Amino acid sequence: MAYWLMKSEPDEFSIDDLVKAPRQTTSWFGVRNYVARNFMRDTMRIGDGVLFYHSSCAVPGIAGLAKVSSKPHPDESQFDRKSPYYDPKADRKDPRWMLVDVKLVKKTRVMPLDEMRTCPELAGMITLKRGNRLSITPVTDAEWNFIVGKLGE
DNA sequence: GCCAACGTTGGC
DNA sequence: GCCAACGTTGGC
Repeated sequence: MAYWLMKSEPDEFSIDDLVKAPRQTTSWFGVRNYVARNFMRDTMRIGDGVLFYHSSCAVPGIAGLAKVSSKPHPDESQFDRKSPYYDPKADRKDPRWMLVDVKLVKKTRVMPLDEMRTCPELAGMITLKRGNRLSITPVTDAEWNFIVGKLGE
């Protein structure tokens, strides 16, 4: 069992959208970075824990807990000419972009990025490192436990 | 295979 | 809207 932080822009897909989604589940569409794709395609397992993170918004931070709920499958938006995520080089026979489904565990209070930065326990988090833009990053057991504890207080 | 130019991310 | 940092593209 592993843990992950996954960024989403709430203007596009927020924790509230996940609460309202059918089966409180969404396919994690739109990732167009190979490192992030490889995590979903090669490393994630059903049941892995997910920190749902809001980025590019007024209060960036963790907004809820979720879990990986499917094996990898193709991101359909790569084939959709009308989608901003359309990839003209994608091939149905050999899809370039794979994703997993993510299911809500619970919406929490927001743990703002500002607060995360004040916690020495989180100083090593990849997503807090200067210049890091990766939208999916692994989280250690210690980081996960600390954050879940903080969110439960 | 190098690397300059360009595009994107994401906090501020 | 700015801009630092980083990823991708494409000419050579």
